[in-house]
Amino acid sequence: MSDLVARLRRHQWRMTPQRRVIAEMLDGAHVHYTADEILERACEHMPEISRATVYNTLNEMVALGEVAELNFDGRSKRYDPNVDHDHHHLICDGCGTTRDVHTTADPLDGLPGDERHGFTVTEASITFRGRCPDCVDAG
Amino acid sequence: MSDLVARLRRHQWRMTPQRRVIAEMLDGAHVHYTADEILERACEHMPEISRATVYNTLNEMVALGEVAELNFDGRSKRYDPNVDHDHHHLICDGCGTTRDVHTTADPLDGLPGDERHGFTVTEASITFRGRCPDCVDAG
DNA sequence: TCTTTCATTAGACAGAGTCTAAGATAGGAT
DNA sequence: ATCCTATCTTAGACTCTGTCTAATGAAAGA
Repeated sequence: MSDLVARLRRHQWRMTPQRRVIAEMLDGAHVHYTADEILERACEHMPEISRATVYNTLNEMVALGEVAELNFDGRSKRYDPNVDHDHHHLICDGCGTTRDVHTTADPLDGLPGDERHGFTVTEASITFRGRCPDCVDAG
Repeated sequence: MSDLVARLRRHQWRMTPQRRVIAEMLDGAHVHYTADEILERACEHMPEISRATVYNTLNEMVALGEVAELNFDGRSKRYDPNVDHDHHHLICDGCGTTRDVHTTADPLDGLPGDERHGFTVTEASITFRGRCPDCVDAG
């Protein structure tokens, strides 16, 4: 039983086989998949699942606050079930792989008052970029 | 004469009326526009300019390193002519307004070696989010 | 001015995501 | 266990951003 499934149940969210497959896939992953990757993998367990269901389900998980939506390449969104801890992201410029990382300092502390331009600033997230071990080796 | 136009000339970049309109619009802006916003505004000065030209021109400016491409909402890219100073971005969750900000510390320093997972990390950018003065007042 | 090379154009195309309307089903009520 | 109804799923059309193509047009050096 996945922890994400348990968290979703607490919202009185109707559990269907399709939703369960998607939730368990997200929860077990240490990388963050795109909607299409999730569709592709879900099809291995449930060949008739539709694209609309995958998108609907992911959007509802985001609306419930149990999954975060990430966007780094301007193309496809990725989904991150780790909403509890505050963390940042490390992205490979070669293959797009995305993983969670933790920093030693809160980036909000680095933004002085006179750089806030009257905004009420509530959040800061860091995007680190580079090349993963596989892409470094591949040149 | 816009500073961006001057910088682009130095690359032996053929200057056309279309490119000049786009460059001057970018350079004078206090906020960062999407390609469609740039197309719309360019049409006011040059009604026959095509969408392909706007996209080609923006992509070339990015390739020349004189304009940076930003993506925050996962929908449309925005273009930032301030590539000289290294800076970060502050975005209003209400209206999407995007502006440049400067931090006191380099965020790369906050990522310990054991959080790099074998990656060669070359870059770090911070996205600050909140509400701009107008959107705070509007509730 | 002539020529070559590069830029512009309209419109077709592509990828990611949303919407719609019809049929199917989870889970409470009986 | 069965029924009922709200809601979920589905296929496919649609939208929105952005890219590509092939023909026409224009910048800039000789």
